[in-house]
Amino acid sequence: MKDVAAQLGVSTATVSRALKDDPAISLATRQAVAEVAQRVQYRPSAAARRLRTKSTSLIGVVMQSVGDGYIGAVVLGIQSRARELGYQPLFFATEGQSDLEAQALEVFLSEQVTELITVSPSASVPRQAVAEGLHVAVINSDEAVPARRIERAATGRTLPAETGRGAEPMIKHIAFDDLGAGRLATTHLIELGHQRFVHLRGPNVRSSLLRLLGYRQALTEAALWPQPVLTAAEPFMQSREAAVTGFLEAAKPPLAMVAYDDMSAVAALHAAHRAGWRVPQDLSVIGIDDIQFAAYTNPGLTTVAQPKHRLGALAVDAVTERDAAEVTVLDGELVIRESASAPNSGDPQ
Amino acid sequence: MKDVAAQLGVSTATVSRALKDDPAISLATRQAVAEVAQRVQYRPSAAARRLRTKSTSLIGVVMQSVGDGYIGAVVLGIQSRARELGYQPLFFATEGQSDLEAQALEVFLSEQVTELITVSPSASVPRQAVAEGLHVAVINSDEAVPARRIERAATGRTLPAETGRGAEPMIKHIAFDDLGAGRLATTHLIELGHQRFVHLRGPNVRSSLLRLLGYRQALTEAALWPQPVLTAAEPFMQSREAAVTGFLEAAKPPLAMVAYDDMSAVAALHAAHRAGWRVPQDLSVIGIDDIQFAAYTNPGLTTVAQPKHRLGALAVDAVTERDAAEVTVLDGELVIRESASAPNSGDPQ
DNA sequence: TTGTACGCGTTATCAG
DNA sequence: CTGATAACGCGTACAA
Repeated sequence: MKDVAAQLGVSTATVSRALKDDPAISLATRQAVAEVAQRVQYRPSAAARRLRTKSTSLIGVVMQSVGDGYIGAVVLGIQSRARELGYQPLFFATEGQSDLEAQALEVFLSEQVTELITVSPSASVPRQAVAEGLHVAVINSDEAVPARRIERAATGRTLPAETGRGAEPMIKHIAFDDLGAGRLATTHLIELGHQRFVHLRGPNVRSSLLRLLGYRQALTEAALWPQPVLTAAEPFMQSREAAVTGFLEAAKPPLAMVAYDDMSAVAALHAAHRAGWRVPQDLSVIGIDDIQFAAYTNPGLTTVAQPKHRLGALAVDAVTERDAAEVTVLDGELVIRESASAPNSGDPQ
Repeated sequence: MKDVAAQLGVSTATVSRALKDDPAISLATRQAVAEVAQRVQYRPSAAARRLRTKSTSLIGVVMQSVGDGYIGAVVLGIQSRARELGYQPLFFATEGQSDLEAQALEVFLSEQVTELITVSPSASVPRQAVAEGLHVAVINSDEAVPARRIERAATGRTLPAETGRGAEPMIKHIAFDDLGAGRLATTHLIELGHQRFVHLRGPNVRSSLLRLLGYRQALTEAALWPQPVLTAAEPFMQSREAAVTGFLEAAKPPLAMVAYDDMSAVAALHAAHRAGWRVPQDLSVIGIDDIQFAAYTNPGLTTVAQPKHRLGALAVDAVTERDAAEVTVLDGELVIRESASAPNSGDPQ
């Protein structure tokens, strides 16, 4: 900056202002400054700027892993929206190690991050973060929001920010409508004409519970409740496959399965194949999430898609806008492929 | 820092040194400082530190996308190694938009990043980056390394850094041994007893060419060359499936296929299924990469795994060590699942 | 063994 | 409309 100032015979203060298009600077000098800055390849020092103004435009992002396809898509949404708004995201994958979560927070604090987005790690990080005065948004939190509040939100879409003292930072929640997704998936199967159902439920977390609830609600409304619910001992593929295999042994086609998520559905597809059940002729399977791979299973997986990109983008908005809604719930969308069809249909088409 | 100094009645300089465990500071004061720093929750300002010392410990990472499972794993490797060495990675996904690549570089320069890692974006970014004086490493570059050099490296494992003026920064290459992977995959099929092969090749990039070369070499050495090579018009699943479908129509089992990568192999699995070919009884398929999903295809995909994590970790080393090898080549590892078996074997096991 | 003083590159305040 | 000047938090040469 000194260089630019020297070349034009003006002060650095003028250069600084001209670069920000300060209207108090004459148009002529503004252009001159811009031109010289361009010529000497002037690059503002982010560090110096941060030191001076306390605003860092840094937004920290903590997530479990980045390799699982679901979070990757969310991260992309975060990144693109952040850049649109002039923020620089700082990513930190914890790989499920809680000491890394603490470390992430430490790093963010050193970097003077003021906004934090979390993609379902432990609840302690968001808590500590608000305690430190950060603005934080949580995407698909596993437990921080009381179930009944989410449920209310799931019908009303969005709850206004709480009316207490507005200056007090609080955790914003951006969530996929798990309950609605469970309902949507189940309803699709009902409309296809199925009578006998089974749900392969997930681990003991909010999303799993809500999806199960949606399954039950849809069935209840169709006067088809009760129906069986399968529980895998552990959230691993083998355990899920075993659960499905066991169930299939004592069952007869046609059957319709709502899986907790796409990976569970894939496990079900395997189990069905091994057990000699044809999908979708004998067994219709529907997943939830629409991971990238869902398009490539055999048969292609019918599922309820999460708006992963928007989830990320909205989290950025929530954390940067002062008056964002306290909780925002996003609808799933039915994606029809080949794994679910009418019962007894000879042709899966 | 002033606070800590004031509380102890020492100068900030002392605090600064004590925090760095400067042996010139008495043990007593060092401990006292550490204790107070802890108590007042002192957090060093990364910005101030960067401003003062020009070293930022920031390493920029440019990649195409983060959602595809392969890059995600590499990114994890980068991150964990970077943290071990005290570096802070700055990620930037370009989504294939070249204007974003330029923007990424701009951001990095403003942040005073001095090390840059690239996961196969366009070659222009690394070039510009070295021009700016950055240390750069490229993971699985698509074209920057002359083929014969990679080939030489593929047999000798590692080439020493060039002996010219050592101070001059140059692009380091970290590469998967694509040639060897092609050979390994093909050899596995040969050893299984196959006689008739086909290769589904990839787009016109280095990795595709080298894998094809490996396919040819292995077959030539087994006196089985020539064998057919399939080319998909475009690098999309549909195009790949179409290519395989067309070929299968005019072919007879048993057949052994080496696919360019796991996604190509998945496309082949689909095409085979539609055409009524059983895998692996009629058609053995082997992929390359070992993406997360390879374990969940039906049947499970036999493939040659890339050491994705190590690729990332070594890139960090290459970019942080002054005397790292110019090009490092990593071997693939055979992962046997169910998609490849001996020809005519009744039981895929 | 410790303190003093300066500067890193910016921006904000206050004068002019 | 523009220029001096101070200060952000830290590290380090130099002096004590």
